[in-house]
Amino acid sequence: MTNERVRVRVAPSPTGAMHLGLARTALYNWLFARQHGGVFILRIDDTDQERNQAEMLLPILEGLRWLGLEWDEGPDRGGPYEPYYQSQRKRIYQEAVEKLLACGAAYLDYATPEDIAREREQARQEGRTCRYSRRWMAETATERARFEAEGRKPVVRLKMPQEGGMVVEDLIRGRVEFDLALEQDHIIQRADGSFIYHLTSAVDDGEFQISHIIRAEEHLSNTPRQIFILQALGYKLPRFAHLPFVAEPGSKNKLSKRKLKEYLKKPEFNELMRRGEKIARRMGWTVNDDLFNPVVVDFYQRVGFLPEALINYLALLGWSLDDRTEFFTREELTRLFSLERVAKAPASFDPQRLLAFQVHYMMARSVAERVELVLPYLQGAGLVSSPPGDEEKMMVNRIVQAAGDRIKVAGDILDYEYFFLPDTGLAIDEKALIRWVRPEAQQAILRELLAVLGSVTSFDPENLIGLVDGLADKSGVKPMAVSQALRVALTGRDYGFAIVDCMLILGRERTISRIERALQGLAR
RNA sequence: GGCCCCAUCGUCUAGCGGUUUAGGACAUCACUCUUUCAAGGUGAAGGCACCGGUUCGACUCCGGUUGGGGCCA
Repeated sequence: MTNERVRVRVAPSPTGAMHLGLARTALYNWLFARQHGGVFILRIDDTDQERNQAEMLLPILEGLRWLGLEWDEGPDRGGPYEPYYQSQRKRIYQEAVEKLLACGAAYLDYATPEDIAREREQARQEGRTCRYSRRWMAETATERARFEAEGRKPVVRLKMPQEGGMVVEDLIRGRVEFDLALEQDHIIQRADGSFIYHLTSAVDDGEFQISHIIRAEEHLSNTPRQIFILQALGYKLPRFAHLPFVAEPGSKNKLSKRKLKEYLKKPEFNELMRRGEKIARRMGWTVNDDLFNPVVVDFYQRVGFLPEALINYLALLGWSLDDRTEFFTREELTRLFSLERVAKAPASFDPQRLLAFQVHYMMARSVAERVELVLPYLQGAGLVSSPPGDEEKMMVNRIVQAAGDRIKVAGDILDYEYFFLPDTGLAIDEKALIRWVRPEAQQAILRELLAVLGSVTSFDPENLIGLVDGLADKSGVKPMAVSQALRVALTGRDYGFAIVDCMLILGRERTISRIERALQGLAR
C-alpha cells in the first residue's frame, strides 16, 4: 500500500433502527480508520426513501454516538465531499451515467419488462442461463428514435464485458474470481430516472476517495460490477474487505430485526428480551418491536448496557487477537485490530456472552459510577425524586453496593423497587410470610427485636449482626430461620441481600415499621 | 437454477504440516463456600462435517461430497 490516506465509510440506509450487524461493520471501519490515522465517513444511502428521513436516521446517528463511533465526515458534520446524503447527490449520479454512456460502458436499453421476461423464459426452456441479448440496446440516435417511436422508455444498463474474468483481491477472503460471461448487464438507472444502488454506491466510493471498503459479505457478489463502474469512471480502485455476517443465535442465517418473534423462542434471547420488557414496564415506556428489540442497538442503550461492553462483544464477534485475550479497551482495540485476523465464517449472536461482557464492565465501574448509571431509572420510575436528595442517594449507594453484580444492566436497579416503596405499600409474598414469619417462635423473635431495635445505641453493622445472632442463640431458632423471617418482613420476599444490608438500606425507622407491619399482616 | 462465500466443543474462537492427550472464553453440570438469593472457588463434560489424495506425518495443503449462507435470476 502506498501512503495514501486511509478513508473508510459506512453507508447505512435510514431504516429507523441500528442493527447489530451495522454496529459491528461501523466498529471495524472506525477501528481501521483510527489505527491508520485515517478518516471514518458516514454516508447515508437514502436514494429509495426521502420521507421521514430525519426521523428514520436518528437511531443510527444516536447509536453510533452512544457507541463512541464518531464519524469524521458525514451528517451533522459536513466535510470536503458534501453532501453525504445520496438523496442530495442526484446530479453527480446523472453526470456519472452520462459519462458511462459516453464512453460505452453503459447503454440505453429500450426493452420492456415483458421483453426481458420473454427472453428469460426462452433461456429457461433451452436450459441455458439467461443473459440479456441487448436486442433493444440503442447506441445511436437512429436506434433511439426507432425504439422511441414504438413508445418505449429507456433504462440505462451497464455494458459489461462478456468474456474474461475479474479478480477481487479481498483483504479478508483472499483472491476471489468471477467469470464475466455470467455477469448481467445490470440496470443502473431506471426508466423513471432514479438510480440503482450499485451505481450510487460505486460513484460515491469513488468521489469520496474511499481507500478501503469494509462491508458485509452480502456485497461480495456485487463487487465486479462496482469495480467495472469505478474503472470506467476512472476512479482509483479501493481495496475490498468483506466481513462475514452476524448470524442468528444458533444458526447461520443473517441476523434480522424482523425475525424477533422467532428468536424469542430461544431461551437466552427470550431472557434478554424479558429483562428489557420488565424494565420498560416499570419505566412506563410504550415500546415497539422496531427499536426495542435485542437485534437493535437502541435496546441496549435504553435498558442500561454499557457501550464498552457492546463494543468489546462486537469486536470479538468475528475477530480475535489470540487464543486468550478477551477484554479490550477501545485504545487496545484500535492498536491491535487487524483485518487479517477477521474470521471468514459467520458468527452467531449470543446474548449470554454479551451479558457476560456487560457484567464484567459494570463491575469495573465504581459504586459511585454505578449509582449515577442507575439513578435515571429510579427517577424515571418515580422511585426517587429528581434531583435525588442526599439521603436517597445514600440509600441507592447502599443498594448498589449490596447488590454487587446482581445489577447487570443499569435498569436492573428496578428489581429493588421494594426498598423504595413506602412501608405501607410493600407487598409481602404470602407463601414466604406463612413459611417464615407465621411460626410462633419467629413472631416472638421479631417482637423481641422490635423492642430492642428502638434502643440499640448505634445502628451499625456489627451491632446489628450481634443483635440478630444473639436472638437466634437465645431462642434456639435456627439462625437461617431468623434471618429469613426478618428478610420477609423487611423486603416482602425470602431471597435477596444479606439481612444486615437490608436493615442498613432501610434505616432504623423503616426497619421497625416494616417488622411491625409484617406482624400486623399476620394478625389480620 | 447459475455464480460466489463459508465449515474446529451448544456459542464465540485459538490453531497458519510435527511443540496438540486440539488451547481459551460464554453457557451447561457437579462439588465447594455461604444464616436466604446471587457471586466466589474447584473440577467435569463437550469439537476438528464426510470421503479421497499429497506427505515420513494432516485440524492445518489439494480435490470431491454433504451441509449452511449470500448474490443474481
